[in-house]
Amino acid sequence: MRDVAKEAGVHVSTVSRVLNNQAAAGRITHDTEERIRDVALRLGYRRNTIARALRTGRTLVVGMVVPDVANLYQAGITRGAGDVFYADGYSLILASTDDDPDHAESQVSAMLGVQAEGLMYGVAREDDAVLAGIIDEGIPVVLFNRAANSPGVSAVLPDDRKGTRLAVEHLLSLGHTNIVHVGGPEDVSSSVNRLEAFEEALGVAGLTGSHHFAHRQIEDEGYRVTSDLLEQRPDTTAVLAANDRLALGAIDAIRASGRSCPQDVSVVGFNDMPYSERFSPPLTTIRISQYELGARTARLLLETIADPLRPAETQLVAPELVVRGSTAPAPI
Amino acid sequence: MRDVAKEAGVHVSTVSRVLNNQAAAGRITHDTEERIRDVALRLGYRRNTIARALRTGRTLVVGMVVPDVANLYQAGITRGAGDVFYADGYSLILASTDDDPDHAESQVSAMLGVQAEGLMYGVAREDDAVLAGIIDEGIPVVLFNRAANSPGVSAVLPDDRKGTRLAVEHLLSLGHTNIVHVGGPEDVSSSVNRLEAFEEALGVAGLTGSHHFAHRQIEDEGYRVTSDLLEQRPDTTAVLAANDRLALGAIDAIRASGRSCPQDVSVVGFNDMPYSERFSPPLTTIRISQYELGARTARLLLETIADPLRPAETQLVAPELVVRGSTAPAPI
DNA sequence: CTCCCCTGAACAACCGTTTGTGCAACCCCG
DNA sequence: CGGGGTTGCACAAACGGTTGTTCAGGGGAG
Repeated sequence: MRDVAKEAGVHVSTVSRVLNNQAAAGRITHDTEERIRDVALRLGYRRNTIARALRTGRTLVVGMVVPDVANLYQAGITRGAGDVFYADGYSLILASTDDDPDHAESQVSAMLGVQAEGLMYGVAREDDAVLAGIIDEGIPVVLFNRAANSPGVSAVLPDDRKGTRLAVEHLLSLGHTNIVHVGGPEDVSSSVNRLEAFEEALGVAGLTGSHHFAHRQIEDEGYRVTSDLLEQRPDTTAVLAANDRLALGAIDAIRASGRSCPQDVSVVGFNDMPYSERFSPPLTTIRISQYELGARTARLLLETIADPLRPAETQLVAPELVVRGSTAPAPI
Repeated sequence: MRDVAKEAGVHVSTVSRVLNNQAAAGRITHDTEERIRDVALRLGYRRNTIARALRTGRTLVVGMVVPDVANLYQAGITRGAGDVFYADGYSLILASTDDDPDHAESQVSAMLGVQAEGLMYGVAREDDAVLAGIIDEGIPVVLFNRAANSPGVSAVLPDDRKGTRLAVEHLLSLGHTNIVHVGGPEDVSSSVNRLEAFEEALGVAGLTGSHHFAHRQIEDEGYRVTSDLLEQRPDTTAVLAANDRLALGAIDAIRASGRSCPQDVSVVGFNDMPYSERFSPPLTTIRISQYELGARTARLLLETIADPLRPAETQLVAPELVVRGSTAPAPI
């Protein structure tokens, strides 16, 4: 900037004002302004965001923390969020925690170190110390995917209950009466909501179902839990999984037990992860628009950054039943 | 830091030295050091990376630019890179360009604005103006996935030629003689390499093959190109796609033409994207370890940042043939 | 006992911007 | 022609650290 100022024959403060469009205030001659812009362009000058941030406190950086960047479901969310942030000139810092609170702690610390203006937090647990720390420091944060016991924090969540209801009703309409549930991790809000909605929906129909929790949302766990459930309730004809990856594991387990999907056992997933229509069998699932979820979270975060006193708000993303090949009428 | 200094009864410079582990130089009493660390911990002090960066020029931030974050193949790379950067205390800024140079331009500009110390550049074109700009400014950059006409720049690339040879040999061993190639975008290095290797490998066997280029690496384009090729060469029994997504489109096109895969036409992809073993049919493809590619790129970038004069280097990631259900012996 | 050197910490400049304030020059009017 | 308002820009103090340099005090050697 000094170079630009010298070249244009003005003071750096003048350059600063011009480049910040404060020329409007009638403080600077049109001539001067034009000259400065000219020189800046010619010299290929680019403002040092770091220095500017130091002075203004605005870094135009936001952080996003997810269990695993490589997870397809998260990837769609990242995309939606990225587009929104990009449009507002923000840069996105990304971190994977492997669903490990220690990782989360240090990743978040690094983000706050670079003075991220706000955080999208996608790894919330029911009682989340890391999250509590963020809130304590007064950093704007919006949860997504998972809620937490933290009042005053905005969140964008899938409508777990409605989605689960859609799934159960679909299975019931196919004549299934022996339905089990493969739940997600026990201390994740979605897992709890989905289980509750599962039992409730069955109850309405006068049925009861078994369930087990998976420790992580991965195929192996879906396999393990489903194997257990099938052994425990051999008459099972349908599996509702809390998540598509668990559903894939469930299908594997069903096959490993000598049954076939969907002829013997139907499977419903949750999320509609990319390419689930190409799986074998194509996965019947509850679609949550990942792009929309990411974009809405990002918008909410930007609003919270702009107005920290903004009242917290929880938005639900509407689910949609997508019927494909992994569900069939109950065998007679 | 001022607070910490005051609380510990020392000057801020002393605090700074302690926190930077310069105490080793025998400049500070063990007593003082301990006291300062204590206070810092108690006050929950965290260094302001921004201010530090302003002074030292080291932001501990690197940028990564990819065509699409939501792309599964990229996601694995991101993961590998993220792990390496994380271990070294770096934060990762991510940007999607949609494979659009204008987007790339502004995204890169934003990254340089926050003084990213280096860039992982995954959207290189044969003649890439944006890339040239980066190099001009002397910013350390390492290409991945795609090479460019830019001497002096390190890159980590899939071994396109070897991978393609593996794929062609596989098809030849199955008795295929009418093989077509669905190429990627024409000005992307991998597309060119794969096409050349394709023709060469066929030539060795005394065959020739047709090909067309896709404009983008997406299913729709694979569909379009394959449809054209099938019409042009109805006797085709095998399709080699430059990429898994193109391969998926190819399978769609084969089915749409009334043929079946792999009975009538075999398909080989490239990359081994996540879940390709679960597709219908499971995809025969050339595996490139995405995690390794990302991790190696990241390491190379860190080395280049540490020593900008480091001679450029191109690393190839070894490919591996993964035979699954989308290839079968040539029909008689 | 004096001098010197070493040790341990304080001092202050600097990184590149932003922004409140000061200060000339100019214009207009009486 | 002089005085009060504007206008257009320069000045300088922050922002929160880092780091070369200075400085005081203490211990050891002569």
